[in-house]
Amino acid sequence: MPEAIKAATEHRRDAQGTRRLLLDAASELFAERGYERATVRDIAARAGVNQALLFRYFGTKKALFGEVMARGGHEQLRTTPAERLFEVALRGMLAEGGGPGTDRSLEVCLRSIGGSDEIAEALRGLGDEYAEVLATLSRADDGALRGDLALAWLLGIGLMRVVVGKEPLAGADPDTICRLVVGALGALLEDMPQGS
Amino acid sequence: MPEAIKAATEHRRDAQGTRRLLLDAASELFAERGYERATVRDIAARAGVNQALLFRYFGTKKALFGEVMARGGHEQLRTTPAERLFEVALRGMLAEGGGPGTDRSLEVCLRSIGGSDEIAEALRGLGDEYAEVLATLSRADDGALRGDLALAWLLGIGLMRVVVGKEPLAGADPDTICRLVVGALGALLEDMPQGS
DNA sequence: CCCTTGTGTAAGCACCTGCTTACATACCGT
DNA sequence: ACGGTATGTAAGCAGGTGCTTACACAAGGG
Repeated sequence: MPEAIKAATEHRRDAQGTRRLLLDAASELFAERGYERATVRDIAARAGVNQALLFRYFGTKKALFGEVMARGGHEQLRTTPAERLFEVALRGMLAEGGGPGTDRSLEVCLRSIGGSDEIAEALRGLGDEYAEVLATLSRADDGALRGDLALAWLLGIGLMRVVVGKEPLAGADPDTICRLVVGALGALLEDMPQGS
Repeated sequence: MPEAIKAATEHRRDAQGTRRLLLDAASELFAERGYERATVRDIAARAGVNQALLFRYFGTKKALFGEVMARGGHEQLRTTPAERLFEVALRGMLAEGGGPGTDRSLEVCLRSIGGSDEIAEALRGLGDEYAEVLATLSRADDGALRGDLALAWLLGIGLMRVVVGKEPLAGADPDTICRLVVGALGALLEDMPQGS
């Protein structure tokens, strides 16, 4: 019986495997509850792992959070052309949940903001990468500011929809939202494609 | 010596006075740290009051939060004409801090989101009132959704600026931000005045 | 004057948090 | 086979949280 199968079916001793279990569980719980309200005990329990291992492999809850944030989000940034990034990210946030493989970094951001200053700093990193790409969509000399404003709208929509659950936004059709937002952003980012 | 003066200058026994001291201190700390990270001990300490009184007068930390949220924010809503509400609220958020009398409800919202589901529900109340007014600025039949989107942008900008501190947004001139945002919103809310 | 009532105070309770330690056990090179 | 090491486990520690309780004291009326 190969190692991989054994590790998946029963509790074998596999450091890399349990590390990944912890990362997956942490990613889910951070997205659902935010940094503060996701306790190390809950994360270890969802991973089906003793909580002491969490500290053996990551040292600190904050370090675990850092690894979670570093793991996700970057593929979307690299694989999406700049002029489509806003719409792709917006639709990803509007989809909510999705499969276990989907990137929930932005959701983690939203729910963890306000937790502590170090967390806000970690989030600024991801924000910088997004805003940098969005900034290229404007030829104005304050393109960076315009990119920040677009990103702010993206986060605000996620905030109202996913975290607050404000109606009618929370129940609105993603296509409708996309059309309205992308249309209004045309005044800000001239190189944003208007066709849905 | 009248009671009011005595209460202000020294520690007299004045239930209404200490109640107000607690409300003021709670408003400040909730705005600075959010709901979870503002502890009842810190609130009582800033008010210069024993923490047991906090529970005598409000019963629960959550109830205190409710009173703080109910107290502020509504004047701005009632005294501002609809077509100016967005810009006034945006400028209020961009001002950051301000005098002790300024309304920091939106800041409290931003920093407390993700704290708990009950908090999110309390915030939805304030959001509903703002969005309802903003919805009147569009003659489209999905005006309510457009109002939500405008409010989302408002909150998103506050999030990036006040909580995350993302540059260049955090250091940008409020007038510039207002001009860019209000201009872009013209496509969404037809009755939004474009002149700054 | 004393006694009730409202106000302020100190101490503590029960619980939860991130994190650590001392120990059991499975794996692997020799 | 066996001993050392990597992996998993249970229990607990120190500190912080919201909240409660038992008590001290001022004020006002009889």
